[in-house]
Amino acid sequence: MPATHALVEKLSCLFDLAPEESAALHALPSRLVRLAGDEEIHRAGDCPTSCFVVLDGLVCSSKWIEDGKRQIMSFYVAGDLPDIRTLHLGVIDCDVTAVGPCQLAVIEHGDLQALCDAHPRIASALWRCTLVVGSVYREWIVNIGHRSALVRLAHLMCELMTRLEAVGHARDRICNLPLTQIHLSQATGLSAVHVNRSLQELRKRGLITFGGGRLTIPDWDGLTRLAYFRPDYLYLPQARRRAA
Amino acid sequence: MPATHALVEKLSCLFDLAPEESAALHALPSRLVRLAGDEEIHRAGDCPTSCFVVLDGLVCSSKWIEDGKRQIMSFYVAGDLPDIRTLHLGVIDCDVTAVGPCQLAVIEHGDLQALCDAHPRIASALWRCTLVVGSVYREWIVNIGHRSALVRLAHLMCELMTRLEAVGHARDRICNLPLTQIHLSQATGLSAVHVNRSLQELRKRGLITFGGGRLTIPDWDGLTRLAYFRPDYLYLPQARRRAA
DNA sequence: CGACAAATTGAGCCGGATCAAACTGAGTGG
DNA sequence: CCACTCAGTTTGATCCGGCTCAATTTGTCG
Repeated sequence: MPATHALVEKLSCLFDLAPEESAALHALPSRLVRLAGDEEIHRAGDCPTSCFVVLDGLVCSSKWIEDGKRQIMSFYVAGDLPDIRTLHLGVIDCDVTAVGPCQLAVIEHGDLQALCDAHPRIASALWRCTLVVGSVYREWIVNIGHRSALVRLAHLMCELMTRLEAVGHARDRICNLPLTQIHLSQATGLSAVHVNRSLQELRKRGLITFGGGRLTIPDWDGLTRLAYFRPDYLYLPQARRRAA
Repeated sequence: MPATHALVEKLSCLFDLAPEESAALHALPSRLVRLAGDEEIHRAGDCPTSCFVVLDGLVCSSKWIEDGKRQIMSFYVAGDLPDIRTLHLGVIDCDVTAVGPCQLAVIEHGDLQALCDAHPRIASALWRCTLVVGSVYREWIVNIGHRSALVRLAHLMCELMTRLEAVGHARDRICNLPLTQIHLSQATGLSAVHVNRSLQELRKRGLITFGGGRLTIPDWDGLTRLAYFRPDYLYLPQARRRAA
């Protein structure tokens, strides 16, 4: 039951799990899947019959644009449920892809639905998770719509670092981040060339180190100030109880 | 109970309402509110204790950017529940504003929560509504991130027309749309000047008529082709039963 | 060593921003 | 009925951030 721990971890930050809720989560059947980088999990138009929890690694959702380009709409880190919306929407309207090597816990729709039916508070918490993802989409619209290349990249770095820290996958402003500059360009709507130059500028200012699948932010205050980063939109639980 | 009809209408497109579900919706207390244009409904940072259904008019959510500009993240039409996420997220991270004159049906969180608790299928349907809104966010990210000004505006026009038609507020590709060019610029991340010139181009090509709070699309095929508009992402129900 | 993806650099160009001014139309008040 | 105001629209001119194209370099892996 590999999904158990990740879900218990995530949900116990949102509310106090009752014993029977906890037991139901532990009883949830799931299947461990390991993926190498750049493997497709869903393709736009698919009708998945299962959902998955990211246990480790990075996942993104993206769409191919008419002109052959690609827009990444969001990243998902450990504990996230990138495709939980398929439980209610059926067909998925975008690709879901493993960015680097990943571990996933796959749960059948039927099992997840049964869990939600039997435990309304768990259903509510999962609903809430999808709402937070929506909030992140809104911030991306702001970021892409109105901010300059430099600020846009800085903001993305701040977001990813914050989210990874929240799930214990970053410490001291250092994290593994298996993104290429191509990925960054697809996520920010910039050209790869311009991403390259903007990253150099961020490095020159001593704000970040990025490369080889690793991001460090030596000057967190400077970067957040540049990026106008306010983490409110991530609705991070105040770690009610960091241990299960 | 002004909210009743709008909600029954919306939900009955998603699944067959059982008699008791229908009764519960009819019993849902709500309060009618009329707003003139440009009235603020929520401000970022608020913690609303009620939600509302748009009965008539246009509502948008937006954020003020650090440099004094504004990004509109989404529009809501009749039948939509722009702030239903506050039921689970508490604090709201963006402004919610009436664009033109509006009629809203306000429902207290407590009443809505009780409805969801008692009728899980209604809760699921409302969850689904929030997922569709998320899907629209994703498409906006694509639109703003990768498309040219002309295409971007065309796509927005297609989306709004489609959504208004789906709720019977547009016919023959004609609808009321109380948007200024300023609003359009804030929604697309373009300057107002450039919106003006792009609209002229769309008009010159015979694709749209827009002005005085009214949009008409004389050449729907042409506009959708230009905009690469594929309505899948709106997850419109296939009007299972257009009458209650 | 070769092969290939990713990162980097340079040069030139263009879409859309900015700034500034004029125009339009719907009130509104004298 | 006209003068005034004010929001929204339109036009013109100029500028620049970021794109494109193309070539080179680096790093990694077989």
